[in-house]
Amino acid sequence: MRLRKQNDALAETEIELMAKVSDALAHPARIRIFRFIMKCNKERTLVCNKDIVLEFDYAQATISQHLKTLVSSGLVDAQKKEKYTYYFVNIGVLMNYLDITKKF
Amino acid sequence: MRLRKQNDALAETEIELMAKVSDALAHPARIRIFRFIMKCNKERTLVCNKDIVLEFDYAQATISQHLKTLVSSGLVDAQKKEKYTYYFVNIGVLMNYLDITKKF
DNA sequence: TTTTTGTATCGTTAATTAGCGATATATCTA
DNA sequence: TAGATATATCGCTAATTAACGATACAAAAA
Repeated sequence: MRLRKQNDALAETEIELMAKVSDALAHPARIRIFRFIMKCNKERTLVCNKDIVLEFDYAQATISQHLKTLVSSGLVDAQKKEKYTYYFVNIGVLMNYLDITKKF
Repeated sequence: MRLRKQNDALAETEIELMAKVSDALAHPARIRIFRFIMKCNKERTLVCNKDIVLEFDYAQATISQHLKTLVSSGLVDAQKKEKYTYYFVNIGVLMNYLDITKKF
C-alpha cells in the first residue's frame, strides 16, 4: 500500500460530486442559506423553510427552490415532520467535498 | 488581537468569490480542464487552447467558452503571446477559495 | 368545520448556459 | 503573397435557471 500522491487524478465520481456541490454553492443566496442551516444545526436549533424565509429577503417560492437545489446536491438533507420540513447539513457529503478540494 | 473564530460570518466579498469560483467549477468539463492546466503548470509545460482541445472531446468553440468562464472567475489567467494564448492557474484566487471552504 | 399556517409545485417571464458550426482575425509558414 | 494554424466571437437551438405570484394540499389551530 502506498500513500495517495498529492495529485492523483480524481475519480469520475469525485468529479461528479465536486461539480454537483459546486453548482449548489454557485449562488450567493444558496451559500448564505447553507451556512444558516449549518449554524442552526450547530446550535441544535431546528430550521424549517419558514425560518429561512424570515431570515432572507426572498419570496417563499424562491427559497423553496434554492433549498431544493441544495438538497438535490446532497449537501443538505430534508426531513419532513408533520407540518414542517427541517433541514440538516449532510456532514458526509460536506466532508467529501472538502476532501476533494484538498486534492486540488 | 484574537484568533479568528471557527465560524465567523463570511464577508460579502468572500461569499461573492466563493459563488463565482464555485460556478466555474460547477461543470465536470471545467473541473477537468482546470486540473489539466494545473498539472501542466506544475510540470512547467505551457498550455494553450489547442492543447486542451486535443486533450478533451469538445469542439474548439466549446473549450474556448469554458476557458472564458474559468478566466472570468479569476481561477485561471490567460496570457496571449503571439499566436498562442497560454493559461495559468491563479494561485492566489485558488488559495482564497480553499481558505473560504475551510471556514465552512 | 372553517381558518390559518407551512411548504411544494405550477406557470410565466427573463436571463443564462451548453454545445457547436461558421466565420473573422491574427500570426505563422511555405 | 497564399495557405495554414490558433483562437475568439457570432449566431443559432435547446435546455436550464432565477425570481415570484398563484395555487394546491396537508397539518394545525380556532
